[in-house]
Amino acid sequence: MPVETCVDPGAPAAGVATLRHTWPVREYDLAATLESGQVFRWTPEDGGWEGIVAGHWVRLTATPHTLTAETCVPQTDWNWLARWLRLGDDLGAIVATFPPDPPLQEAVSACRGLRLLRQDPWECLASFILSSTKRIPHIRRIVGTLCTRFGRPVPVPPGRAPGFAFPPPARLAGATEAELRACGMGFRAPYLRAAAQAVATGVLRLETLPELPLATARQRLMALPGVGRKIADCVLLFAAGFDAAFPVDVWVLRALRQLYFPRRRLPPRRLRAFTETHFGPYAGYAQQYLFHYMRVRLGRNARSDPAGPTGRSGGGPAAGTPAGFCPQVGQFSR
DNA sequence: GTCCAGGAGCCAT
DNA sequence: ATGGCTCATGGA
Repeated sequence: MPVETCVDPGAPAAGVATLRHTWPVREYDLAATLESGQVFRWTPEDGGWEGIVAGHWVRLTATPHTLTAETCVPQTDWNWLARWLRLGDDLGAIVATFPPDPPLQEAVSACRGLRLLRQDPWECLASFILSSTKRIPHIRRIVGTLCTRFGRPVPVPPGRAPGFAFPPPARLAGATEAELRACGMGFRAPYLRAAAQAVATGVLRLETLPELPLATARQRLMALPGVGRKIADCVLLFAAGFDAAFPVDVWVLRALRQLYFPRRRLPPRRLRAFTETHFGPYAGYAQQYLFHYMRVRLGRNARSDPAGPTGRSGGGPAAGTPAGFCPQVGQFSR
């Protein structure tokens, strides 16, 4: 679906550089999108959100029906940002492809307007290599330190903290493991360095991933040390255009066990088979709704495991599976 | 102190 | 194929 641009009534003619641009949007929850664990470099500021995209400082503000971007370097073309924001997505059409099961419908209702972004593949790969067994605030700090120490300074408006681009592969490939560890990333340092070297030397060509079949693209990523199924799927979904990729982390695993199979003990293999057949062509979008729903609505209550020795989960308002719901089990009973 | 985090690699069954 | 154990680090 083509991305609409320049429909702001007061927008200048094409070719004129501006510092601000407004798009009309429907159902775009900017805060939920930027806080849902896809990206790690955005901070709320003065009622908007500020971050760095493609080496540009960007401030985003939202109203119920518009999204406005500001930069501090005049832009003649805003399509790079529209693409990053995935403004061309028809969210209603995407949600319409979801299976009508109660858990997913509840998650969609609770997180209306949550979107996926289309990130730079290298930043995404590097960030998720740093994400393993880390909480999101800590990932944000490690990535921030990495950018401060290795990234190119970028122009920011007066009064703002200094901004830095995400460091390119060649820059990190040339860093020592000790320098990387000093950013707080621990045992992930050699993984990040190896990935930077693979991309910088052309052994791994991230720009070609979108042209490959999903399984092939996944194999290329998983060839890197420190990159397994989950991190590979994050890159495929968040940066390479594979909307069917379905990263399974501890939260999504919890969602699957508690919301879909509350009184069974399915091994991860069976659960993965379920995710590959149940959620449809936008499975990755569905995954993002389940992930965010588990985090913001259930929070701490989600940690008890109904299938484990602790018994029933705690009494959050939406903590229970709708009574009597049983997903189609025939398709994976073999 | 103990547990856990948007995991993955290694080794023993 | 599957189940433990370990790898840093910091916050609750």
